[in-house]
Amino acid sequence: MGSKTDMAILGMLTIEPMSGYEMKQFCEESLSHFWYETFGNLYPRLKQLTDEGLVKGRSEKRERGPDAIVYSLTSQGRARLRKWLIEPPDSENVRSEFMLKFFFGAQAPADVNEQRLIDYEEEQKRIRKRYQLIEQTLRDVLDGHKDEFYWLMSLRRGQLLNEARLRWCRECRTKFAELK
Amino acid sequence: MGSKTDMAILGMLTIEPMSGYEMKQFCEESLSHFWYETFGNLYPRLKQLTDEGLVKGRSEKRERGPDAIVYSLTSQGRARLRKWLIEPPDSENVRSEFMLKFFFGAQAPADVNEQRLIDYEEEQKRIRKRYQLIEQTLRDVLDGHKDEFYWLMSLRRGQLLNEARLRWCRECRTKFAELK
DNA sequence: AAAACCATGTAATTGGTTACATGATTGG
DNA sequence: CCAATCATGTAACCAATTACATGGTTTT
Repeated sequence: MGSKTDMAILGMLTIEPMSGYEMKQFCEESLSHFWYETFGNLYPRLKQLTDEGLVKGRSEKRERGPDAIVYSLTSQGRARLRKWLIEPPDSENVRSEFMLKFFFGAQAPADVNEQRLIDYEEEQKRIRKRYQLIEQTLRDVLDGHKDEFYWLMSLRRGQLLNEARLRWCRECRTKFAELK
Repeated sequence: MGSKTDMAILGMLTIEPMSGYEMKQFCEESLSHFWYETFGNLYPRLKQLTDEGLVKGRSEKRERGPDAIVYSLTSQGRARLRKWLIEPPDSENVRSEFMLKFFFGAQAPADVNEQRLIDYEEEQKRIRKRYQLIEQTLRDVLDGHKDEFYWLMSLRRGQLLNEARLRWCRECRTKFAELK
């Protein structure tokens, strides 16, 4: 079948050949607002994808650090990704623990909820700052790059959602204050 | 330990005693923008929660339709929920297939991406309409209710995020048009 | 009588997490 | 030399999904 993690891997390999370790980093640095991976998932999938002939890996010496297995796409792998990319996505099955706790907030002390909101707002502010940095570096690096449009608009989405969350936090804080 | 689904169940039972079937409906109607459940998950969890003494169920005749097992919270169940509510939430592990496809969009024909965006925008417009309806009914029903603040602000969040997504869609469409 | 809805359940499988284990290399 | 970083892997476990199975009740 091919799990979504498989597709994330194939997608990352369209950018450039990468090791599993680098894929994890790329997720954290560039996909974090809509994707994440763990090593315990990544490495077994890479093995599986190799068996299926969708990627191939070879050990390479690095400028610094130990050797790494650098994977690249096979033509089958590229075809598999393209096929997946034109299929409609499954409906998104959201599960937000944060919102679940918020929704049932009346069952908890108000100050616990308020503090959680403040923490959440701080986190969103950190994210905003990160997006600003990413935006600067991305615009230079990406000029004329094939992925330019999609990457910038992915970032833009992160920023718009981040703004919306911050606005929500501010509104909530105002209302919390009114309750007292 | 207690999965998040367990906590969702306990939370829903603070509103009123409910059957598994009604919990599913409640998720779809009221929690859909941050939570969902399937029967195949709900029923086994309800059994488990009963064994743990956190909920109790008894078969009841309904005004219409077949009998249903209506569950209610035990005092242990209520305590368990309150304990969970004051703990900080785990970090959210997002995985958006839609965004994964978008991010790697350069590997697919532009018109496929554009059409997917249009579909997505339509979906967001439907969601906007739904929120409007919910808002109207909620404001009347909820006046003075213990959950009023948290429910209205949960809805508000859904609306703000929905607005942000719609704005993103419009921006993307404009840029798509510029590319041609 | 059929379709739609109300209602509950289970078994097989999947997809992924967590924790553990190992070891090379680099910088302080 | 020690800590941090780079790098790969596996085994046990888990939560949840999917598909299947059943049957009562209401509406058309």
